[in-house]
Amino acid sequence: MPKSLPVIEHSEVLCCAPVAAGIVSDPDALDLALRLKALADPVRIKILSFVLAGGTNGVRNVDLARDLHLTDATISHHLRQLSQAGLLIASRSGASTFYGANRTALGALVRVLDPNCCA
Amino acid sequence: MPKSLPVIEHSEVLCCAPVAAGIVSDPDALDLALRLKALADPVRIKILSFVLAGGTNGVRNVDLARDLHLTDATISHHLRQLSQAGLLIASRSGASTFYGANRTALGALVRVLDPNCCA
DNA sequence: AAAATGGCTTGACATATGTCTAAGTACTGA
DNA sequence: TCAGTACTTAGACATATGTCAAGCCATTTT
Repeated sequence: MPKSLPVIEHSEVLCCAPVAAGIVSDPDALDLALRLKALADPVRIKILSFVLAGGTNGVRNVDLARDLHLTDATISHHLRQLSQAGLLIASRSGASTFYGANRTALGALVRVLDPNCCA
Repeated sequence: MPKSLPVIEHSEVLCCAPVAAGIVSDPDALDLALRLKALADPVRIKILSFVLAGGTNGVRNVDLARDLHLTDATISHHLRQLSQAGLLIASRSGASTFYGANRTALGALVRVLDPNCCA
């Protein structure tokens, strides 16, 4: 809760790779680092792969907790990190919350780092 | 010094995107997370952009310390993180150490996360 | 209504991390 | 040789982070 959620959608704007072009400003570096930090955890990598492989239905907290052998509180923590970074999209349906992957956001994040983006 | 250095060069092997394919094993998730963690810091993002923009000559600790307003000890710490992740390559020349970007490693890291890698 | 289920929040705890100062090592140049 | 420069390491410190247990809220089911 200390960090606010910059769920920006600068998906197609950022090409091509500002990092490789050496024009990264302080705010941009911080923003990029925050998004990468959301991904830089083995559990969250596994969560993302589950979600991406889970199709369009989305994945629930309970299922992830069972498959990854972690408590629902811990999964909830990780899901929030990924959601705040804009990499997951939550949709509530009754008592359950389904999390789906934001492929455009992930693609944008990747594109910013790609050294061969526009090469 | 707690983490050892997995300076592997699985550059072209990993395509296409295992994360999107949902086949990420525990060791792979840990390995990916460690590399991402090396990048998930605003200072290290700026260092990488400096190095990438610096051409083929490489960049020195001193220059980074001056430009980023940090001590040489702190820069050394960050340079080690990036080097251990295989994203930078250090070459000593006399009293100076020049750091260059490992574009293939960065490209490989990006490719693993790209949801549209082979689409 | 009552019980069960799914999910989130809080508080606590151990560990990890970024930064600095201080000290040490290695090379360079008068 | 001596002073200066470049880099690294070690230690200290504050902050951030991952995890769990416990509790609370909303929804579903009996």
